[in-house]
Amino acid sequence: MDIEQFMADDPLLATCPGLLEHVQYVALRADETIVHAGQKVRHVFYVVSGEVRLVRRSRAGTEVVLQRCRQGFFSEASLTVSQYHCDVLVAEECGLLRFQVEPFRQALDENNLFRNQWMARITRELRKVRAQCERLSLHSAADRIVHYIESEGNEGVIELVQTRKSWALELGLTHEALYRTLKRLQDEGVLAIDKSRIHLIEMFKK
Amino acid sequence: MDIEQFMADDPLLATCPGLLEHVQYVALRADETIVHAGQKVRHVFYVVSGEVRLVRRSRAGTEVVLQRCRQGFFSEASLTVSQYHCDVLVAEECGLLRFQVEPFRQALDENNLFRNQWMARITRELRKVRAQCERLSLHSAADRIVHYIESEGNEGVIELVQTRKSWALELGLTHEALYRTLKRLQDEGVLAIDKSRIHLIEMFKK
DNA sequence: CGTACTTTTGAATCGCATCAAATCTGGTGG
DNA sequence: CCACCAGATTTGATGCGATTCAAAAGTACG
Repeated sequence: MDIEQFMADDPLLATCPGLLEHVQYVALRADETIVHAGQKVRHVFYVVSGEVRLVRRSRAGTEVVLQRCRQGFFSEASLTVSQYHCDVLVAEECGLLRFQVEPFRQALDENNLFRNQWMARITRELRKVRAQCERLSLHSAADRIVHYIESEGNEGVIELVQTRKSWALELGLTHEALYRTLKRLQDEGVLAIDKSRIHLIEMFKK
Repeated sequence: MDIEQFMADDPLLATCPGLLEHVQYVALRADETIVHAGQKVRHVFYVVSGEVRLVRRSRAGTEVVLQRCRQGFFSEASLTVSQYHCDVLVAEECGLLRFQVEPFRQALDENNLFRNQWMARITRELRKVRAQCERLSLHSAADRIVHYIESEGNEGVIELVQTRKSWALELGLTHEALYRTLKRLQDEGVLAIDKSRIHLIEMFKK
């Protein structure tokens, strides 16, 4: 893992090369725990590969997933608090960048460019996640697919950069339901599908 | 609407009284359009009452909701871009605070306290919305209810500050499904319900 | 060339949405 | 104080669509 190269390629991290001195690459195996709820915040993390999950466990033994993350920063809120609020564990063997929190906070305070990039990134993320919430509130598979193309695509065209199986997961559907609905919409002339390129035809008002 | 009092009561807005000179209260009726996609960003908005919706319309005539907002800031991303990216319309007669964007940006740049509060608020919002996404990905009504109590409540107890009907909406369920599932969980001894106070008993591991 | 994973199809089941309607509730005005 | 109304709450019946389980076919990769 060439951290220097990686940071140079990321528009946010590139604005603060000084952080290079306060970051490590760590490789973790499935089921390892990265942070425990209640621990003092020492690092902020960036997922390079694999998957981590933020989970809250109750004394009653139930466990709820608060976030799954496969790429980018997670737990951004740890920058503004002193303790972690949930456990983070490795769902799938992963590689992380681990930044020391104090230099990171200091960089946000002092480096205007870095800070603006950071704020732009989290507000963009917020917009995206809110759209996903609205999408998941739709009850039918077809509606979610159309919503996805309208909100994530350009001019009714989406280029999928993931497998359909993982897309199904993102849509809150089983992969079977997604496959079947895609086929139906294609048969009905609502979608034109060419490999990973999906075109929304839909010429009728709701 | 006593804007001054309102801002003094909000921990974020209270840190920047100077904004008082650049904010107006506006009352709008249902179906009015607040901003159009493509317009230059002139204001950031804060919902005091009612409901607004951010929607994206396609030329094909479909319309998807990107965000519903009943309280607080929406479209925070407009601070970091020059044009609005979607339409915003009034879903339910509402009252808004309308801040001029430039003084707002300037305050974020220059007022450290205000900026830190702002970042804390959007990261908190991000955490909350992500948890809601995970919740909406759950397929059963019971799972969503338990997830809600675990993630939004304290120690397995939640005090609802909304009607069950609107809670159902938030959970992505019909109100009928919510009522029925609450009753069933109560009968099964999983929940103890006293008015708006709901206690999660659940003493078994999944 | 074999293995792991995705894609695809089938059949059965179940839970939620939907439509309908009755009851309860808080708030308003007479 | 009561009549009334809008909205929330609750219960019932029905149907659809997504899940679930199962299995086959296709694909990528070492």
